[in-house]
Amino acid sequence: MRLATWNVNSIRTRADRVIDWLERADVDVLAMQETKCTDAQFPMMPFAALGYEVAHVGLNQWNGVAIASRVGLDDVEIGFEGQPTWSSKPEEEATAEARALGATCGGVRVWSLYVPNGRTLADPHYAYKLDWLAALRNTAAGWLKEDPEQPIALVGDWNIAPKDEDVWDMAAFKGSTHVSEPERAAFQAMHDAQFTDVVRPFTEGPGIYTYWDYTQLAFQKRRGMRIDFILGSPGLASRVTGAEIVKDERRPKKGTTAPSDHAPVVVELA
DNA sequence: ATGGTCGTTAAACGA
Repeated sequence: MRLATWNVNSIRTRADRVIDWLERADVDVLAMQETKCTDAQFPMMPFAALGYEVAHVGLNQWNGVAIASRVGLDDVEIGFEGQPTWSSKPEEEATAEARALGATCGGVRVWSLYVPNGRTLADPHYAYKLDWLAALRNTAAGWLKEDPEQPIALVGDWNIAPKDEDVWDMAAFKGSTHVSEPERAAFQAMHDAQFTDVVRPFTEGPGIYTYWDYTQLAFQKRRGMRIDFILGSPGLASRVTGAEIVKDERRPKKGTTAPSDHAPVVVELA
């Protein structure tokens, strides 16, 4: 089974590229983030035509997560237990809930996650991000307590660069989110709860990124960040036989829309 | 050059 995650930065704009890649990549389950549309606006038809079922949650032009699967899509769950909401305003609460979607696909529990960006260290969104990650860790640890063997994949855009080598220049990120000690501690806490990065062992080294800013010719200048991850429970990690970051999908192509600013990340399971 | 590029939706604002 091949499982992938991709922050698509609008599925309506990107459907042609996502579908084109799905046809070529032999991916069984694709988790998407930043779909940027409502459930009614999600372009279901091209996925169905390829044999994929899709679950999606999105209530406006921000956030939105989805899971497309051709190996079954059961027990769909919007949000995880204890997931913090951003605001008391109803429409923004809904936005917060559109950051996590769970489903069981081919016997694997898959969560498509769009971790809050945090904006700046002083912004209330930063505290929200840390709260969100703490709640995820606690809830996910609870799942493993119930059944330590179950294969669970926590995949998506974590908006954290865990290591210095995961950004193109640490000096450029001084005082910024994504590299702060509390964010990195939150990422490590997932590992302490036995959810480990199953892609890193197959994609080691500096200069291996999953995201490149649209501005300043960042992709061409190789100025990227590694912020998209697949974390696996022990029952999932033991089945991993390979992984890749599909950098080519970040490349601009003639005759089609702009690429997402993120590349897909794929893991192969026995 | 205190910008640059994308996406949303129609003037900013978020990433």
